[in-house]
Amino acid sequence: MLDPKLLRENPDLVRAAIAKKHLEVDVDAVLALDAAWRAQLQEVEGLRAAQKTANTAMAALPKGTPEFIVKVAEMKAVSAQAKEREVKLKETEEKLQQAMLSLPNLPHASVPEGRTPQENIVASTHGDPAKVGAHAKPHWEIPNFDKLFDFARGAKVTGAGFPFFIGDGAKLVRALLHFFLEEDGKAGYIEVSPPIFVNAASATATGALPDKEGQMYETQDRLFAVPTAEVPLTNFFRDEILDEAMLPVLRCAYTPCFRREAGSYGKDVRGLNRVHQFDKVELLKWVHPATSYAELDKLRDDAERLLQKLELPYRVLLMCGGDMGFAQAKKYDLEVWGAGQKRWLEVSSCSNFEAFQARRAQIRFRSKETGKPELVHTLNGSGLAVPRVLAALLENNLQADGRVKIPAALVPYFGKDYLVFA
RNA sequence: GGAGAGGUGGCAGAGUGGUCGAAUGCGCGCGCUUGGAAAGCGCGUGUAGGCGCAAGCCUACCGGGGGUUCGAAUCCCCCCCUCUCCGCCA
Repeated sequence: MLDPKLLRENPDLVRAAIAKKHLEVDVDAVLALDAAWRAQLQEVEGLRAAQKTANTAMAALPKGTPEFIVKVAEMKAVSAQAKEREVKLKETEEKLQQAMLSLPNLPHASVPEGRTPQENIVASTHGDPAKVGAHAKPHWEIPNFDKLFDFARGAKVTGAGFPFFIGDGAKLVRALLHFFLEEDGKAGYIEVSPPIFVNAASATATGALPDKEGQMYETQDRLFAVPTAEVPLTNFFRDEILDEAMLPVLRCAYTPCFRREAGSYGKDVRGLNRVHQFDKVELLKWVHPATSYAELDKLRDDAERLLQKLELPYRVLLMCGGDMGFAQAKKYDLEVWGAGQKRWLEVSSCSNFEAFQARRAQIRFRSKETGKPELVHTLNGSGLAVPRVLAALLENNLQADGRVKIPAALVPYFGKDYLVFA
């Protein structure tokens, strides 16, 4: 959510932001609602002030005196009016709240103009796609692929997109997660194992609700299976005021992630490219506003280092205004090269939300300078998501004999040099 | 899941339906005192919103939501959470 004062005082900034993100939002309608809300608020507060004054006077009066009885009658009318106006005020307030939630975060000045994924800027490329995967195939075409990654039985037991990981397949998932968590720990992130269901309030605070309601799995008591650890992690400090000295707070969490992905289809859903349940380690930062862009660069570097250590070619995209998402102020995507599919696969998305999430979740710190609470900036990124990293490893490192070479950094976690499809 | 007890400011803890945004204590900040410190004394110490150039004024908030009432921290209803006991359980 945006600062209501910013909207009031600088609506053109908001209009420019909406244009840069290529969204359609009627800013004037929001402004009109805000004006109406303020007028109604003043009216209600005036009535309440009158009530309070009268109540104080009545408290000093002996009950039952004619004077008292007259006052009661008089205040009955005021009370009725106040209640009626209050109902209207609440209605307006709710509409205003909804309208405010429809306003996207302001993209940072360094975010490139553009509407489509093609207009994202390739900020850097690491490793040479041409030099890997001499024997590459799309991972789902690797002989005996289904011995380690059993989609058919997963579909039988649960449904499409819920594969079984077996033998070296399961072991490689576990090795990757362990590797990610250890490396993230070395980079300063405290490991957290959060609940993997969240309530509606938490889902709302990060923006998963209401916009993505249909994309989450929901239980009978309105808990949501987390689509990412970002949700429970960000909510950890919801409605809290932190010590400035605590900042920055760095945390990482492994969770399975659940996404319904209703309506998705086509080639990008083949194999491990898109599944309904997958494992991911998420990186989270709560930082002082003055440092958030430096922290974003570091966060991205932390995620990149994992790919470097796995010796996977990847590129970094700086997302353009139209492709970066509603809540982000700036976002980088990390894409790993899948030599078999001959395409880039997104494995991490590193974003600075500035105060957008923090305002919605009311996460603040007490400023040493002013002594007053201020909103923190929140950032997050994957570090990393398993299935596509796995896909790239399988494709890029496939040997002529059908085995998959395990990168040196992962060998201590995997326990051997090659994965075997048997 | 069943029975009971409880949720009040940073913490502890009071609060006959009417100057209660809330006593008191602790903590914290500033000042006095001191060679310095402690003790002591004095003053101050929540959050959010609206109005105002500002000083400031106003409103809301006692787990959450509704209700009764001229007036609710206080009475009624629903929900959530914590604790104790019982049941069930990896």
